[in-house]
Amino acid sequence: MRVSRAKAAENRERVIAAAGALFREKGFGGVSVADVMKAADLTHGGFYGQFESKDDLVAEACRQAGTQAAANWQRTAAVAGDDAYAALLMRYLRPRHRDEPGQGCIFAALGADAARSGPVVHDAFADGLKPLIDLLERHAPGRTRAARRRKAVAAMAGLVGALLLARAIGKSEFSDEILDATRRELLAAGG
Amino acid sequence: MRVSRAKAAENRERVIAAAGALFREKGFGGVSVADVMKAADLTHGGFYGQFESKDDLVAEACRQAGTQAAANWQRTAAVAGDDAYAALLMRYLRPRHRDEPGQGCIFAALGADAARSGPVVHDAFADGLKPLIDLLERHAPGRTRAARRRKAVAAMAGLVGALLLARAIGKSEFSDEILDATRRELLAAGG
DNA sequence: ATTATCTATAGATCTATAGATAATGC
DNA sequence: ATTATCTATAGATCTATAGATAATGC
Repeated sequence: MRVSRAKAAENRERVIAAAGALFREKGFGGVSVADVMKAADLTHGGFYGQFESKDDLVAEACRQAGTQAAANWQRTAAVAGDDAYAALLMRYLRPRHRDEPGQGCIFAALGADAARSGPVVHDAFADGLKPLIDLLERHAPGRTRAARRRKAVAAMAGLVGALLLARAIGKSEFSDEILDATRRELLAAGG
Repeated sequence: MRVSRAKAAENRERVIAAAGALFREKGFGGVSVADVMKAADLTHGGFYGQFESKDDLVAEACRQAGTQAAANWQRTAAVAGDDAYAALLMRYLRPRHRDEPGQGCIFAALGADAARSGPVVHDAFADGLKPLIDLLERHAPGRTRAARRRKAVAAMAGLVGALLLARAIGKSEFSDEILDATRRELLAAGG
């Protein structure tokens, strides 16, 4: 059954969005092409009219999720004004973020999967990471640009690591402690 | 071909060790039972005489890798003496660690896979994480035990996150920067 | 408005590989 | 522990078709 060009383009974006969520929840290998198409209310076979391969979809989904993350972070920073740095850290380290990986950070959810992928995915992740660190740098405490940059990179690492650890050990007091302690420590460091 | 009990037990450990390395390199889903048995110089079918299922092996491999990590960290700390905290951070954030996931940290390599697993794996990861944080806490700077604890948790998060990001974006200047900046920042923080 | 063409999707199918089991051997 | 086998599922390909788009005619 044929659909309009506009509808087809919309379908493609819906497939990419569905893939972005499913991949973050279950990993690249934990999601089949059929799963993604079903989530987008389409059938398996139609996939290969829109995408070259599953790898192609993986790259597209990572790019889309990365772009959306940058937009979300900027919105958070804009709303918070002078408290942007603290607002970004606190928003990231909420228990809710730990409990909803499908809409959350791709680095914590798919960083290891990306590491095992090829250069196309590496580049998608690098391009997604840069704007987040740049934004943190702009609002980080520190006298020199170099100092703020260093703080931004380390903060990003702390955020991603804390979320990853909090998820890896399962919801628990220990898991909450990791989020709380990392938030407090990052805010204390030269804030 | 039947083997002695001692040999069978040794084979079992060899399978677990091979699985630990392969899983860290390719993820739980990226490694088949046949791959693991082949790496241990055994045949596919023999697996089910030693393990209930692949999930069973996953849990065993995570436990073994966690135990080994604790031993490695303690050795590093013992050798370094007063500089144990700095030594642990520097050892973890070496480019070599980024480039050899098979022998490295299970949290950076398999944290997301663990998050998607069941309580048995969650517990294995929690049990593996505790001694590492405790060791960091013992050597972390800070006046009160609570302050050292917080610093240890946040440092652990920073280590894991930096390694994960450095791997996710592929070997590059940016990747090196993440390791360097995180190391400098963690060492500067109240050191 | 009619006709011809083009194409996104459905549905069926193919091949490879996975986890797991059963039969066999020593 | 080996070897052979089973069953399920994965990515990918193929064919047919609904229906949108383009070309033509009045």
